[in-house]
Amino acid sequence: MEKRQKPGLEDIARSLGVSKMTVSRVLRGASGFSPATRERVLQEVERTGYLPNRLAAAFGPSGTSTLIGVCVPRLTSPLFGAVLESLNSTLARLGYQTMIGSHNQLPEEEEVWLRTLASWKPAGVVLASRLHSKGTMALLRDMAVPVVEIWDLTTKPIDLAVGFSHFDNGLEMARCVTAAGRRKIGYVGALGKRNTSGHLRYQGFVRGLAETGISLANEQILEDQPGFYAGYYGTETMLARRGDLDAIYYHDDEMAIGGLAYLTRIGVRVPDDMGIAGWGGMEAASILPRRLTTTAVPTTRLGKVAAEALVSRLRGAAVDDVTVIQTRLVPGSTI
Amino acid sequence: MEKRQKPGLEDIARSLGVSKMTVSRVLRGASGFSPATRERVLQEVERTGYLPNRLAAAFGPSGTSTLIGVCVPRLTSPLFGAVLESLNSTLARLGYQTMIGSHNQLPEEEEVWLRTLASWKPAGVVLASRLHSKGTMALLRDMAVPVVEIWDLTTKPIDLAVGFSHFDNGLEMARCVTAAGRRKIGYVGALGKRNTSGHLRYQGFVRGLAETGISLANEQILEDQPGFYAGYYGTETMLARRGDLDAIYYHDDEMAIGGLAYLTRIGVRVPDDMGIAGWGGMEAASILPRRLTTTAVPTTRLGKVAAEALVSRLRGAAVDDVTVIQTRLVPGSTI
DNA sequence: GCTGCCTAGGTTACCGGTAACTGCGCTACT
DNA sequence: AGTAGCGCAGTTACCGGTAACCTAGGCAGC
Repeated sequence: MEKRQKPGLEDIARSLGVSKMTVSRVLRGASGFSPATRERVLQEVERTGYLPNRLAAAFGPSGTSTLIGVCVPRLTSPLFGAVLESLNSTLARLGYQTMIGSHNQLPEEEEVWLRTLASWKPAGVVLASRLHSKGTMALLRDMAVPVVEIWDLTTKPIDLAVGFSHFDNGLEMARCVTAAGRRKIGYVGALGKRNTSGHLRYQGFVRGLAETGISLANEQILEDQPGFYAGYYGTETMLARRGDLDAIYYHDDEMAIGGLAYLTRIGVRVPDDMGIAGWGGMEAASILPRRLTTTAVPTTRLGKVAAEALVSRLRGAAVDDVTVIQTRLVPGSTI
Repeated sequence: MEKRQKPGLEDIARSLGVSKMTVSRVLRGASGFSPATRERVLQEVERTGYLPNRLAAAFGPSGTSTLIGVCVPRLTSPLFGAVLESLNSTLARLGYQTMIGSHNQLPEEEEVWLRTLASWKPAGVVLASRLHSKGTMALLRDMAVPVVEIWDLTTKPIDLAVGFSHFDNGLEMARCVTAAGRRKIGYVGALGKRNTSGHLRYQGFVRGLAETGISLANEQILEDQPGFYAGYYGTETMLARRGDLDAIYYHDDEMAIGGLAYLTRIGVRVPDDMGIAGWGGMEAASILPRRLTTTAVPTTRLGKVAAEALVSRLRGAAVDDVTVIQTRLVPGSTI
């Protein structure tokens, strides 16, 4: 016999004169062992530096996986980054590991990702998307594991949902903008007119304007990813078409800041000549000469709550189907 | 017999009248089957919607895992986000899945993450950190899988390295700043004086200044994470202490933009009264009135190259130990 | 015709945990 | 006193792929 590669449950058990089942029970905190045995096992585990094999645990008829799949639109957004960071660390603290993917707002990419994930037999799935393909739904059904939809709130969650209403965010901002006396209002967005959460804010905004009997004076919805430059360029394009606006609502804060940069460049004063509002409560807004009117989103809390909801469900505890994360309209001084 | 949950290799094999080994061989593209058999297997796999079980494949004496661990400092940075996005999609395209973690610049957190990762028996590891704990090194040795260190280039890579010299980035920028005639130069940084890549740029910058016989007039290195507000606040603090500077080098572009916001606020003209330079080539720089002097980092390419290097090694192909990713000093007009 | 080798495939063993079941000795209650 | 029940543990089977090894038949070369 050569010296074994790594100690397994069996090795611990043998050197202690117990069965590996006992060691397994102690390590999982199950019942069926005496305090004295527990102590001996723990010491031996410590001494040998035993590393469990999650592959083996997740395998087998039992399928005790600690793997959670997480899919977000993209990894480059600070907002989603914060959600991921929070999800990741909370799940890690609770003993779970994540497998992360991005779908780039395309349901097909989400489905491809989910199919791959499924082959790892995860214990749960977190999805940040509004639209799911038929294949995705079928896969989720077959997998038969808890699913948490985050970011936007759907009327009928697949399983659990943690988020807030983007529509309401847009609606609320419209009220804020009209209350400030603005009447000729434009919108600068990104990601096209696909059914994204940004588009929901747009729809909510339009509805909110309608309450005051006005409609969107103009809009510029780029196909690009949102970002500083998209905001800059989108504003330029829209104003070239329609120069008499008195306020602009943006897809997010980065775009609003990009727009502000353009406005400043062409000598339009904010908020005197033009009001602007963003969304997201990004850190970048903190350095502007005037505090940006925006909606603050507690990304870290969202991730934490979503992770905890999922783990509660996995542990068989009762969980609310839908958890609303409160956002906050920051009045700022750019409207 | 109830109807089985999901078809396995065995089911495919049985309905075809072959052994599951043959099916396995076809699916893995190994050899030992006729084109006709291959066709039949592929059709049956397609028909049944067979989903492989990667857990089972990675398990067992074979250990054919397609799991890659990736650990970066944080998930909220657009720069690391872009690297992750690129790594993730490239690895996915090549048939690998990633398990992502963040260490927050703390070697202990990296070690904890690695220990958890190790229990999943990954095929390879990607690390973005300069400092590794003893425990981390021991784990990597035990795991005996390819390791790619990204972001900074080390003189002695553990295995493979893909990145560039942050020291040289700082050095080069110092030459640029001094060549512009600046002499009283400050530095505003973040993440403390820990051995991060940002600190390396700082050291390179100091060395570069020394070439012209000058030393850093003042510095403000915050303990915080880098960001817009940190740049704003750091600049304010440093200038309160030392007001006669004529240039500031920043930890990164976000901080430079934050600094610029402060300078603009107090009426200091850039670059007339003060020159500023950032690092990273972030998109935010594109909307400034003047193009920011910075160093552009090809994050997407870095991720792609790192992923490809790792997969090449996994497939047994020859790979360069060290791959240099070329960065580019963008002169801009803020110095 | 015999040998050797290649092709196409089958057989076997195994990985390392965990659920489910079994067993034994002791206590408490009827 | 008999027994139900519990605490503490051992035994067995199993998950689904894959490496390693084995085999039968066909064909070329000598």
